[in-house]
Amino acid sequence: MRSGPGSLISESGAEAATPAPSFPDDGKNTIASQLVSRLREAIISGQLEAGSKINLDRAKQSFNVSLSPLREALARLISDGLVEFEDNRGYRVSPVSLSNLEEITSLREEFETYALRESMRVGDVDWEGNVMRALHRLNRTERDASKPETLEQWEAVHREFHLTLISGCRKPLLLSFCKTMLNLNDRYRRTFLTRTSGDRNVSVEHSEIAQGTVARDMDYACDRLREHIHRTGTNLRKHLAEKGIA
Amino acid sequence: MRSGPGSLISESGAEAATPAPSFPDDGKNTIASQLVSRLREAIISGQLEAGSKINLDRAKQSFNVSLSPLREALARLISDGLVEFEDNRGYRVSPVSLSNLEEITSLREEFETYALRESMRVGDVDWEGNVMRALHRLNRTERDASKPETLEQWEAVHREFHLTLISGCRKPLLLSFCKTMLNLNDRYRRTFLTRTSGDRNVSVEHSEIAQGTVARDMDYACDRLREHIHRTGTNLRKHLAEKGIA
DNA sequence: TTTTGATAAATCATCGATTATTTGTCAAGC
DNA sequence: GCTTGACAAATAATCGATGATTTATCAAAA
Repeated sequence: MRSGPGSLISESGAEAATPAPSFPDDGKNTIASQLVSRLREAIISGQLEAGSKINLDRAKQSFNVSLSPLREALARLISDGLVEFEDNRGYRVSPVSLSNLEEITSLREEFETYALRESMRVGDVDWEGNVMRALHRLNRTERDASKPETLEQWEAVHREFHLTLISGCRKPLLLSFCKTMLNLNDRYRRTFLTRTSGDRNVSVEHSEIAQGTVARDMDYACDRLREHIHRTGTNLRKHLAEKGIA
Repeated sequence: MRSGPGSLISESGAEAATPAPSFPDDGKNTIASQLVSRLREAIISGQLEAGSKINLDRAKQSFNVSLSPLREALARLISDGLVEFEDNRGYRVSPVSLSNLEEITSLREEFETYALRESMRVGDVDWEGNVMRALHRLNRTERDASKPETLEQWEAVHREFHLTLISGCRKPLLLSFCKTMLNLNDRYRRTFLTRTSGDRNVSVEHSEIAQGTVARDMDYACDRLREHIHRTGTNLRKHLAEKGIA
């Protein structure tokens, strides 16, 4: 989960070459922790179908790991709301539903605007800078439905933008909860929304939120953010309806 | 771990007599799930000291279990915010601090009032009845500092009261988050607050909240609830300060 | 035909042992 | 004296095998 003295050995062992590969370790040392990331990505991206049961034997094979770290990773993923568990019946990918999407949207509206307000109240200049940087990166990242790798990249910077907005609030529990909601929300987008809706200029929305934020105009920024989240929810709801999901 | 169709069988099997003993199983069939409850209780009650490392060998012995279910139980407890984990360094009981308490108090104020408002908006008559029942039970449960078993009992019905208040909101994610915050808050109370503060009549506070709630007087009920949570926070903060906790 | 109950197969849960990592100890070198 | 590095002890992480429960199958009875 972190670097520490142990990794120094591997570092010095790989003195030369590019800086990146010196660390075989991305901070996730153990199999279980690596699995948490891999499983999370597999679920959010839709590779593991919503609502489906996770067969331990098969998962063990497909991820090429042993049972103990797999079970531990799944247990930790419960925190993220991405998997559910039942005694003697194992783990399953959390299902999707209209009501679930609606709750996620409501809670994002409430919590993220609250966290944004708090950030504007107590956030420092570093945080302001991070917001502007995240906005810039987001605006410079292309989102082309025909190129899947751009979609993934866009999802990453988009997520980063929303998290950076509220990262100044100094409330770790609130941040972790917002992160969870964002994960759940992103799964809906990545599963159901390949193209962006034509009647929205999402870039402008993001810019307005960021501008209002660094100007510490609480009501303006929070209103824009709330609208932004709400529009995304409405948009997603349509796509769920099209695919006949109740 | 749940009710569902399965439990209907056992339920009808226990027609006569007292409902309780028919089930050797409280819904927690596996060792891991039982451990989750036991560990949670041990942490909230303060038996496992805040911030302390959880040595797996020792825990294994003192709970008389094997390693696999212990690790799985601890992993699940991360969701509750009661334990933290770091690769290769294992699990530890989440530490307590003034800032942590303050965040919990703020978030309870925000989330519980939001959930209460939602409950008043969409809650049905059943829910109203549950609120009045929970209030009655709470008022009839004595809280005598000289008898530890009454404290435990009071904690249980008090927790139940607060959860019932917001149980009508039809937002499972929100409820689970409120539950988590309530757990964290209860640990502070059970660890630092043995006697109730003299200048408060907590019974009256609870009654006002409940009365306002079933009358669907949103502003009144939410204001009373917010004050109630805030007072508890202030009260606890004093006790932390006395014990020199920053 | 539908239900019931026994059996087999699949799957989940747990255990004990092994491996890898971290932490503690202490002597050699600076 | 302080740091460094080798070694040993403690601890965490993983594995493969075993035990327990659930699910699937199918024949006999209603």
